[in-house]
Amino acid sequence: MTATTPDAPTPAGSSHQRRKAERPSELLDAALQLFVEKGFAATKTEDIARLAGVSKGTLYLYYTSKEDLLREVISQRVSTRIADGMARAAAHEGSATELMRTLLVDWWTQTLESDASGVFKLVVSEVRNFPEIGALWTDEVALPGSQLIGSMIQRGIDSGEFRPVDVHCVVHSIVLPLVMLCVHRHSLGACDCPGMSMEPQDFIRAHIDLVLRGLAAHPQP
Amino acid sequence: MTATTPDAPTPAGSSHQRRKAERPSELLDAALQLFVEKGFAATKTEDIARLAGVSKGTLYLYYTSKEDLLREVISQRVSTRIADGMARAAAHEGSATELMRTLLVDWWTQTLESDASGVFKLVVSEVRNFPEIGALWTDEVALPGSQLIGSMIQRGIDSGEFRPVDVHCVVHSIVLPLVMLCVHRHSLGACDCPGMSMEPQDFIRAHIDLVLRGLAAHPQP
Amino acid sequence: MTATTPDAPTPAGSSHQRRKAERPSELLDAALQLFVEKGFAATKTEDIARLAGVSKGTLYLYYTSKEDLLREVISQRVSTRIADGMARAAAHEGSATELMRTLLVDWWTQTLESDASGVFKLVVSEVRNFPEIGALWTDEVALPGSQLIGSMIQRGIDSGEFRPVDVHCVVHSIVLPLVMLCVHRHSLGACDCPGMSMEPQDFIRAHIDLVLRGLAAHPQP
Amino acid sequence: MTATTPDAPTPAGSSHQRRKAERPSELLDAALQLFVEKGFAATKTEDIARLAGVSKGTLYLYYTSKEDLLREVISQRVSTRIADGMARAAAHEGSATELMRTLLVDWWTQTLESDASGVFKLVVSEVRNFPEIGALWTDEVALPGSQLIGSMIQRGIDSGEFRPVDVHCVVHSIVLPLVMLCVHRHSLGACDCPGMSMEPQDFIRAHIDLVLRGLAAHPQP
DNA sequence: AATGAATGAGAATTCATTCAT
DNA sequence: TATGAATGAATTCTCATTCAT
Repeated sequence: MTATTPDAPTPAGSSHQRRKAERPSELLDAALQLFVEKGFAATKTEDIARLAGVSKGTLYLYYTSKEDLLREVISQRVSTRIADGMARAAAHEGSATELMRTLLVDWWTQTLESDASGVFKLVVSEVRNFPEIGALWTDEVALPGSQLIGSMIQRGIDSGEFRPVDVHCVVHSIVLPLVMLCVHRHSLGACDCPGMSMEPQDFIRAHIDLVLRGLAAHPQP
Repeated sequence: MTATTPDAPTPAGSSHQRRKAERPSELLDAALQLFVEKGFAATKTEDIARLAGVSKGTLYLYYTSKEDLLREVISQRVSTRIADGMARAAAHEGSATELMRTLLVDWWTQTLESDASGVFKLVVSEVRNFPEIGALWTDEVALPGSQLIGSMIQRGIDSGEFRPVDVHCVVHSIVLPLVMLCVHRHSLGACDCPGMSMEPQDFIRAHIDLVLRGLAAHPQP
Repeated sequence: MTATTPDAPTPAGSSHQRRKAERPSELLDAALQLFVEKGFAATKTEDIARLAGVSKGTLYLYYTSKEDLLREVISQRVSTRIADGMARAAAHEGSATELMRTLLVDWWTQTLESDASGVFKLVVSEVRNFPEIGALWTDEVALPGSQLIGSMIQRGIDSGEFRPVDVHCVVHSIVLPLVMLCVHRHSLGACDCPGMSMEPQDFIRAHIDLVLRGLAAHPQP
Repeated sequence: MTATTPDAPTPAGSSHQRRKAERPSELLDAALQLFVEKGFAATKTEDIARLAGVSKGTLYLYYTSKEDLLREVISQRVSTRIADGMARAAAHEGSATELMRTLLVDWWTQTLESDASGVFKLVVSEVRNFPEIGALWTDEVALPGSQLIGSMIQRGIDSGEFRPVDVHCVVHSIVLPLVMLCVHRHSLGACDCPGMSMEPQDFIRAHIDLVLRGLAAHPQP
């Protein structure tokens, strides 16, 4: 709402100019990193500014408050990844099983590895203090995402690939552990406690596979 | 040392005494509720005290600092539920499938409904600021819990009920969505955003069922 | 003003009774020790109570406030020693030189070694926060003491033993280092810094001797 | 790192800059005054700030804590005066008697009249709560000062001007009343109690004179 | 635009004093 | 009397935000 620099055509000016155009996004990167790591309340605006390489005062030239920064951080990171997922789903072809395996494994692997995974933890930690985050998340992420996966499952049921199941529940069985994986990466997984270690990519693959087996109408080899 | 203990008649003592005995746990309840709702940094000690029905100063009669309260909140709530789970597992009999279905559904349903579910969100949100929470959680919850579930899966594999699978991954497929359910209940789920709604008990049952089907060595009806 | 137990004839009751009678003075001892060591503001009433072997509440049965305790501590300790000094001076005989040497050396040696020495430091540290201490000290200690010493010097001048000097100044030359010795004992001297070490008794003797030589009307051997 | 330092013309800079340079010393002045008057524990940081003409928060831009302020107050004020004394001593010539009279009278008169005199009271009052003050004082003030005076006395003994005396004791006879004079100026002397009144300069002169007479090897006129 | 000194409301913690037992 | 749990005013220190330069 505050910063509206879509830095689309790269202003191509002097390095000073280019610098200016990138500031908002550098600040957002810094803010995301620290909000995810420490939480909103425990993050100091001065630390965000320092991490972005500017001074405390400069932050306020681009964002009106710390809370404004939080809103922007969440809507920016989220919208791009969701749009991306929708586009890929639309383009895909083949059986429901194959579609789900490819799409889900790819999208979640990439999400987990990108900064976007931190947003999951941030939302979990902060929604109750900032209700508008909940609305944003539900409308732009949770509902579209559920619908997308739900429609793929329904397609499999209709084609006879899958048993008739409660689509809603299965969506959760699929998605919740992957969301938790993202959350975990930025909480316990970021500590040096061993224990829960495991290759995330392997797990994503194995998990999708396990669920698809659970869904299958006919026994699998 | 000086006066002879005058609580002669009943160890229950006066209401004054009784109060003192209950305060720590009342404070812990209040602290858990607020820490889970707002996060550690955004919770004011005065609010904890007020919620527990005492004054600011009284809190410090029982806990040395806000951080001390955080530590206690986590270790207290956690230890009881884990001990409980271990005990039940030891007592159970029957096939691995049946054991897992009963035990997991019961334990997680109860956990989700109790205050203890909030601890999951709290740990997720605060580990990175308080590393000792990570150690505590890993040692007392994550490792024992994983081992317990892992041993049940292994038992099923050994008996031929289950396919040979990567036990570690399956443990995560089982547990992560249930953990996420707890986390969700205290984040987005506590907001009035609709969307993700669903009967948790139904989901727990359906999820365990889905996984057990995915594990089954022989096709299920 | 608050406690008026002159414990003169020792009530001779039970040990419980005797205890009660001694409380005020035990509290005063504890208060003096801690006030001298840490200063008034940095001393906690609870520490005073503990050191006196009673509970926080008991203290308030004998003294109305922490400040009340301060007043009592000072007037009690001081009055006795001053009265003692006056009495001895009155009883003494002989030359001014001999009188001064004996009296000053004895009185200051005893004062330095008793708890009373702490009162000097306490007064120095706290007068500006509690003006009534200043009045008390001036009236009951500084003026009587100066007068006593001044009259001894005057006696020596009148008899031709001493040069004619500014009596006022000499009183200070005599007294200030001895006061400072008391103050020092409870400040730097109580730390384990070496340096200023020296046998106080030797110094007292040497100092009085030095001054008497400075005063002498005729050269000394 | 980013901007090229724009204070090109004169390092004096704007009034904004000039202010920043003076703040630390203004804060130190305010802190010294209040610590000496009320003692460390009874001084409020907000009062220090107000006396220095800044807000509460500004104080913490320059000093990390109230205790830090105490340390700085002591080391700053002390080091300059001691260095000054050493320099003068080195420059002086003439008989030991003359040297001591001139140097001691001057240095102590100036010290008594400057803010530095307050440091004596402050150290006396606070050493036991802050042991590092003791070390600082011993190393930087007490030992160098004693040595300086001791060497002057020894010079007089060697030259036959003074009787052979215990140098250590005489140093104390000289210094303790002067230290006490400083202490007194900021304790009882600052109250409106009369009594101990006397022109400090006269006393300093008379005291040094008295001691020098006490030291003299040959009778004085 | 950028800086960083200054502000002051706000939060954690302490401690003298009270009072029910 | 004696106790010690409870209180809440007071104090230190922090940090989001402003603004002169």
